[in-house]
Amino acid sequence: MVRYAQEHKQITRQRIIEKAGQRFKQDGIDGSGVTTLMSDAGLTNGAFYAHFASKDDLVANVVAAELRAQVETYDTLRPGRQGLEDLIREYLSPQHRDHPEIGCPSAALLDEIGRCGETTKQAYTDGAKAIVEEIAARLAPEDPKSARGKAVGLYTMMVGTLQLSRALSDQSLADEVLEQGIENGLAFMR
Amino acid sequence: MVRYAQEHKQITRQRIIEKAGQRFKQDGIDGSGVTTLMSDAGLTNGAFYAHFASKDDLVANVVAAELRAQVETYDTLRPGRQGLEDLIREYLSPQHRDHPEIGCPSAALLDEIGRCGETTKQAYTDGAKAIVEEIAARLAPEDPKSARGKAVGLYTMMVGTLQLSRALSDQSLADEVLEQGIENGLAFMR
DNA sequence: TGTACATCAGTGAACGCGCGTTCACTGATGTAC
DNA sequence: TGTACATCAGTGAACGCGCGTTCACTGATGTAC
Repeated sequence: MVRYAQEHKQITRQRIIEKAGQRFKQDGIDGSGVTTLMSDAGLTNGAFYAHFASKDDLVANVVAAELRAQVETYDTLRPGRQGLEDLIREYLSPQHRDHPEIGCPSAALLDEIGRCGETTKQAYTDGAKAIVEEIAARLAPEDPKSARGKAVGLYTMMVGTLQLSRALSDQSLADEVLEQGIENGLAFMR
Repeated sequence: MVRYAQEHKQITRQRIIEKAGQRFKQDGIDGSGVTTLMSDAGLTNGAFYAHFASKDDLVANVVAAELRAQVETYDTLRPGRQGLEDLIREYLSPQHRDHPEIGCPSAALLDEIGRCGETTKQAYTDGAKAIVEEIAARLAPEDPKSARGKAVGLYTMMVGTLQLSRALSDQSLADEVLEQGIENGLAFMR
């Protein structure tokens, strides 16, 4: 019955999604063509539609996977507020700014996601909720709900700061913005 | 010598830039074709290159004009901290979220600007500096420089919040995020 | 163990379309007499 | 005041190219005997 290893096609599909995530974050969603995406995954364009119904379908799956991956990185942090401080410093680092392809999908794509269809926005919404909850739980372990508002503020500030730093042509100003972002982030924790 | 009114071509150029700003903010830069942009301005595609050297050239001019216009709106606000509070409430309003085409260029385009060439980033950098100075001057009229860091934090938080609100598929959650953004914005003023 | 076969993941050429850009041209304008 | 003319902003068709998508096919796979 099973001609190929059962998971073969699933693995390929996951590889397409993962590589597409990197490409989207580097060149934008509109800026990445199906032929490029498939070649990134070591395949040719024709195979795309054996895996996805459309480019939009891929985009929704990529957004879901990217946010799931983001949430998973929170588990690798030190517990509680210390981990949150580490996160702020890593997020607002020059390395993160200079490597969008392996970085935060919100920083790289958030305004473009706002122009996507409902399916993609739904995938983003689910992931964003989980991230805010993670941050809130670290801000106020005893009462996470009370910290939801602060958590949203901290997250949007970090996303906006990284985007701003990437859009500045003046290197030293861009570095300064990251430093100020860290200070502002730590202020959210107080 | 002068066949047409001296300013005729300049006026047309300004109309192209202004309409392109709206189109970019609505559909993205990559999402807006030259033919559409010219038709928005009531012209045909061929005339484009009598006004701009390339689409990139237009983009840089649009970004410069959009940020200049943003700074100008700051002059219409009430003076000092009151005006800043008004700004926060208007910026983080459902109307602003639902009309990106007449709204803030950073909220609509910041991650895409980060992927643009140096000329566009330079135009953005100049405008962003002016905006941060405006905010800082209102946060601490007696010593604006000391408030630069806070001003950057407030601005990036507002930009990130509006982008997030636009990307959420859940209306009531999107509204909630705006409310929390206002609270977080007012906290920056304390 | 060796061969014929059914499966199906992946190939690669092609579809119509819109992209950014070029260019020969049109036709409204204000000027000159 | 009326007509011929030079100017030049704008037209619209065309360029090659990459887009998202379709499809007839190839060829490696594991199965059956």
